[in-house]
Amino acid sequence: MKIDPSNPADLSAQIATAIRDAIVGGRLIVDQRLPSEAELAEQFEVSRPTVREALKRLAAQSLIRTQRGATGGAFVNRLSFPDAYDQQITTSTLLLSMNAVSFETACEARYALERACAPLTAQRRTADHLATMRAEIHRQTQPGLTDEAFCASDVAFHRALVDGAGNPVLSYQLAGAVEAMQPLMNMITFTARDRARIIALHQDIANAVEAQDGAAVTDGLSALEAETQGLAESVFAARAARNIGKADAAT
Amino acid sequence: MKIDPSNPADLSAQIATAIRDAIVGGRLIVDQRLPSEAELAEQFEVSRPTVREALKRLAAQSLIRTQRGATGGAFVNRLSFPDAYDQQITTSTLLLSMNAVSFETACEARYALERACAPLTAQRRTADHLATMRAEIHRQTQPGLTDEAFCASDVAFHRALVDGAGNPVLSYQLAGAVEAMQPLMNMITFTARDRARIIALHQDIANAVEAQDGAAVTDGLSALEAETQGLAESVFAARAARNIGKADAAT
DNA sequence: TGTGAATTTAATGTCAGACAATTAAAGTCC
DNA sequence: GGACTTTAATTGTCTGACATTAAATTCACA
Repeated sequence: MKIDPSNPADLSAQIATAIRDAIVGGRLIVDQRLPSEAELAEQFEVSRPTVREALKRLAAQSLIRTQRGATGGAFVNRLSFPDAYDQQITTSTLLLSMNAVSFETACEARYALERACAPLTAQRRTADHLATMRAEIHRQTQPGLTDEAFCASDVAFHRALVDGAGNPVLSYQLAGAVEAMQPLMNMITFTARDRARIIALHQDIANAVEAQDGAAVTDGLSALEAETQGLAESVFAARAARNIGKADAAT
Repeated sequence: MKIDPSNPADLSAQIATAIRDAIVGGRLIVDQRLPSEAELAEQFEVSRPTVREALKRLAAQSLIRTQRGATGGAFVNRLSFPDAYDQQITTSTLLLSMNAVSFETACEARYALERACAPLTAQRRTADHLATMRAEIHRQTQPGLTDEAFCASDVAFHRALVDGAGNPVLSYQLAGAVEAMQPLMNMITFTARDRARIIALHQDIANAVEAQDGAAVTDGLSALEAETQGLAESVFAARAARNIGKADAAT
């Protein structure tokens, strides 16, 4: 493993890439110990701080973990599902917040993906998933619930739906789509009537899941999507009208 | 922004988290310049190398970019869709390769997600997407194509299908699912007859997309999933049998 | 006065060497 | 043999320096 000192890119970035390639390419396997920082510095012919910057880059992606002490060092990390969830959620959230993605587009993607789980969830859901969904619906009916708490419960409900498919890869992929929507959903204020309609649709979906009726779950999700889109549209329209009013007043 | 020096976690990790939270929380906005490394070191009461390690962590996640020179510094980076694609693909690939995820589970997730795009793609596909799909099918018919090239073309075909939905968020989410499957697919050797069957199914799907028949696209994907699962099953069964044979011979 | 080259300046990138903190293993004493 | 101490290896952090880069400024010259 060598690097090109004439390359204009940072040495630490080059080293990180070289090690990352070795991990992805299978030349470094899970739990294998990397050479010590001093040895790496010698191998790559750079100083220890430069090696350390490279290792921190890899640590940020959960590709390695470090341990201090005599038998310590940097070890290739097994990327766990929870780690992957977190990265997925952070990336998705930032992507939506930084790229002027419309509510409509994000919402469409989210419900399209959730419908992908519907048949599997209907087939495989356990009593646990069902109980979680019912519990979240009950929470949503509580008066005095803040909008944030309502949204959080909504996310929990949908995660139970997704997890019901019993496919961890699917759960991982969907985590980003569902959680990243939350900040967008939080921009909406729900009236009591809005909540009632959403809760009714959640009931429909939970019933369909209990009855193991995949088509009904799909339909329920579509209805919920339509409801959400309509709600968002009216909220954003009202907000736009208010802004125009303000602009007029300012002139 | 302060950190806790008594915290056992690395100072650089704490600093990275503090800045990341500021970005995610909107207190640092896109293209905003962070204080210089020296200033950050002073603010957090640590040395410059420690600050640098923190910044490298953030750079590894594409949260910031750095520029040298007089007006240089670290700037909050707009997370672009291509950046997010890359991270998504790397994470998904590693997740599958490091966690003994069965081919069956990964394949099921992939096709479930792709079916989520089917109705949208049928509705919105442009001539471009259709042309790409046809071109990839044609490439797949070429004799002498290596298994790797065949798989790569398969991925390109499916990406066109996904992009046809015209929803960038969906494309981003699916990129991981489709691309991460490629290493698993590459473990399979395709006989001429296998390829013919897959190509025929691709034809069916392309025709359904052209006819804007969402249900037919969905069915085509389901048929392709069944074909792929069957193929993988026979390959793995044959491999297992061979290994048992070897083990017997060794005794 | 305008323009282009030279200089200055402020920032990141890299290095060397040192010390602190941590941890497992080896050694020692009872 | 077990509990305690010492040792060694490794990461974490600091200090100070120099190299490199690129924009802003200055200055000479037409």
